Parts: sequence; structure tokens; C-alpha cells
Amino acid sequence: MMYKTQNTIIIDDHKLFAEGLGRILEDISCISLQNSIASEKELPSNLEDIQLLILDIQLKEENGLEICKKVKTKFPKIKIIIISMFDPKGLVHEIKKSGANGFIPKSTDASEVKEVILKVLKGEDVFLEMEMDSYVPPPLFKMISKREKEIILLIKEGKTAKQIADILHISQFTVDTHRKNILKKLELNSIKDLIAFSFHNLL
Amino acid sequence: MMYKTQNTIIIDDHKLFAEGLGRILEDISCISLQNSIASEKELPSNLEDIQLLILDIQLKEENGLEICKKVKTKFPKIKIIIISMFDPKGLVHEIKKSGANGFIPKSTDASEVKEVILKVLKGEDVFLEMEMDSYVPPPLFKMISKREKEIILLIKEGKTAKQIADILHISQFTVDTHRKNILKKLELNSIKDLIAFSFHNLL
DNA sequence: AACACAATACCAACAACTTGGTATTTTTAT
DNA sequence: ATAAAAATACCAAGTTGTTGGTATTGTGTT
Repeated sequence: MMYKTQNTIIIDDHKLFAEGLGRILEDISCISLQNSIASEKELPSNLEDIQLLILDIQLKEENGLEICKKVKTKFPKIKIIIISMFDPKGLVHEIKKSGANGFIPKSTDASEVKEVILKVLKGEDVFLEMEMDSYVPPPLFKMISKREKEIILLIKEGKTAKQIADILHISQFTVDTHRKNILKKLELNSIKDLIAFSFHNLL
Repeated sequence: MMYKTQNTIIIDDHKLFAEGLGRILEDISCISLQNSIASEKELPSNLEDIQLLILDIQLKEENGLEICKKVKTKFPKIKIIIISMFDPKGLVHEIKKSGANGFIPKSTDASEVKEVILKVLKGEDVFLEMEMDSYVPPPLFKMISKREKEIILLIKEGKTAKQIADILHISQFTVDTHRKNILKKLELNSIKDLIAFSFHNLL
């Protein structure tokens, strides 16, 4: 049994979702929803009193996982649950690495969500599997480096190798090499597939 | 005042969102939520008793707008409100064409949503604007032909011009021409941009 | 019948991406 | 300190995409 009040904050820029989730959380008696906010900026600087943070992985400008890492560094005792409307396929590993205590896709129903939250509050880590069509994540997915991610983002914006080289002040050959390595690591065949992949996986 | 009970169905494969929205709708006394379902297949064949349908635009396999058109053809009296977590930019026109009575982005807050629903039930059509950065839709957007849409989808799947030519049993030159025309109509500069566009606009 | 548009097909020159290499320097982790 | 990984740079041949043309046939509208 859990009698202590668990102060909770929801961060999601889909206000409608955040408010709906808030209502669902009302069913859990020990949860006291402090606030539902749309970005990291609105987070109070002192989170001493907060026990649980529910965090959307894809915010407009920010990255949920980065916020998760930051908060976990400063306040390691806070439990963090990541939610996402997409299927982050190979990203489960990334989510775990960010220090999160749980993951819930938005296709989960309310009763499962409540279960997960209660388990996490008890100290368990719970990462729900995607229902999906037997997707096997590329084994090399984890090895995408920081620089490679930068380049993926620029490719996604439609930039050519030459443009990327100019932006990052490196040789076009280097960009070519990075792109080649990225495609190999993600087991993709072309820039087209990479862009589609990055939309599906929110890179 | 509205005393008559308004039987309502929510279609959204994000169960968590659908349930949360359901709770928000409980505040509107005249609404009686029949069901929240994840796909068209779960829709009862007879919708005589339904007054309001809330429909996510992007379902896993299905297209919300197609469902909207079908339902409106068979049961013209049903009010339909489209919701979306994306910003459908140039798509507002498409949404109106589908016969929907309203549009709500998921960044809307609960009280606004309730207002929109009440207005729609009274007979008004309400399409909320995106908050976004003064986007001007390409004036030619509407002119994408059926064949061009087919080709956009194949490009989005990563197919090359040659592969598309084989699939559609036409010359590669023809595919090149279509691609060229598509880019011109949508005012895009490359296949990369086209893929990004089609993800943002759910084509 | 005349017009607009969709769909088709072709050409050439240039730009960008792809593939399979090699190789050095810098950072990070053990 | 040392090994592994990341980031850098280069080359060449081949493929695909981009741009700016021309042109014919079908289809639907007025």
C-alpha cells in the first residue's frame, strides 16, 4: 500500500492529452497532480517535492530524453515515465540510458497506465513493449554518435552533403563518410529511407 | 440550452488520449460517450443513434478523412470533429472538403475543446487555426492529381524512379516528369523535402 | 468543338548520392 | 596507458536525382 502523497508533474505540449491524462491520474488516490506543462522552461527549478514526472518524448523544440537526463542528474530520486505516441522501435535502449524508470506508448489504455505508474512508484522499472509487427531493431542502432545525429537532422531538413559540410565547417568527404556510416548502422539503403526512418523514430 | 442527449463516439488509436478526452467530455452534461475505439472496423454499422463523432486524422492504417467522407455520405446528420497532433498546414482545405464540421489540434486545451464541441452541436462549423509561424500553403497544393499522389507515396517508401516505373508499368521518363511536376506544384526543391513534406502533411 | 489538364514519353547536362575502399587524429572508456 | 570508438579527410566509379526543355494522347468540361 502507498499512503504517502506522490507529487506529480506532466510535461506534454499536447495540452489536450496532458489534461486527459491528468483526469485519469485522479483515479490513483496517492497521486497529487501539481501541474501539467508544455515545456522544460515551465519546470520549477526546485523539484525537491516532486516524486513523479511524466514526460512526452517529442516536444516541439526540446527532447524529452535530454530533459530526463538533466532532471535525473539533479534529482536522482524522482521517478520518470516517458510517454510517446510513436513507436520508438530501436529507441527503447536510448530511453533506458536516459535514466527513465518507465515507458508507455500512447496506445496503452488507462488501466495499464495506472498499473505501470504504481509499479514505478514502488521502485520497479517498467518498459512496455510495442504491440507492433515483429520489428527487429537494427543491432547497431545504439551506436549512432552525437555527430551522426546532427547530420541526420540536417539531412532530414533537406540539406545536401555540401550544405552540411558548410554548416558544420567540415569537408564534404567527411559528411559523405558520416552518411555512409549512418546508413550502414541503421541498415538503410538511401537518404530517402533515412528521412522516413527519422520521422518514424523522431530523431 | 441543449437538453437532448448527444451520443458520441471517439475514434483514436491512442487509447490513452481517447480515454483522457472521454473524461474531459464528461464535463459536458448533454454528451453521452458511447465508446472510444481505435479503428473504423469497430464502428457499429448503424450510426442512426449517434450525433457526434470525434476522429483522429492519422490512424495506423486508415485515413481519418476517408472515414469522415464515408460516414457523412451514409449519415449526413452526424457532426464530425477532426483532431490531430500534427499541424496539417495546407490540409485545412482537405479537412473541410471531407465534410467535417470542425478541427482541433491536440495542442488545444480542454476548455477550448468544450467550446468547439458545443458550437458544432449547435450547428456551427469551427476550424481552429494552428498557432504556427505564419505558414502560407502553396497555392497549387490542391492540384496534385491521383497519379501524382500514388507516386508521392512510392517515393515516400524509398522507391527510386526506376522501381516506381516498374511497379506502375510506365516509363522511367514518365516518373521523372511526374516527380518534376510534383516538386514544382508543391514548391519543393528535392525528394528529401518531398518526403519530409508528406510526413508533415500525412499524405 | 475547343480548351484545360492529366498522363504519358523522351533527351541532355549537371548535381547529388552510393559504394567500397584507405587513413589520420581526437575522444572516451577501461 | 592503451584500446576502442568517433570524427575527420580523401578517391573513383557508378547510380540516381534535378532542371529545362519538347511532345503526344486521352479525358472531362463548357
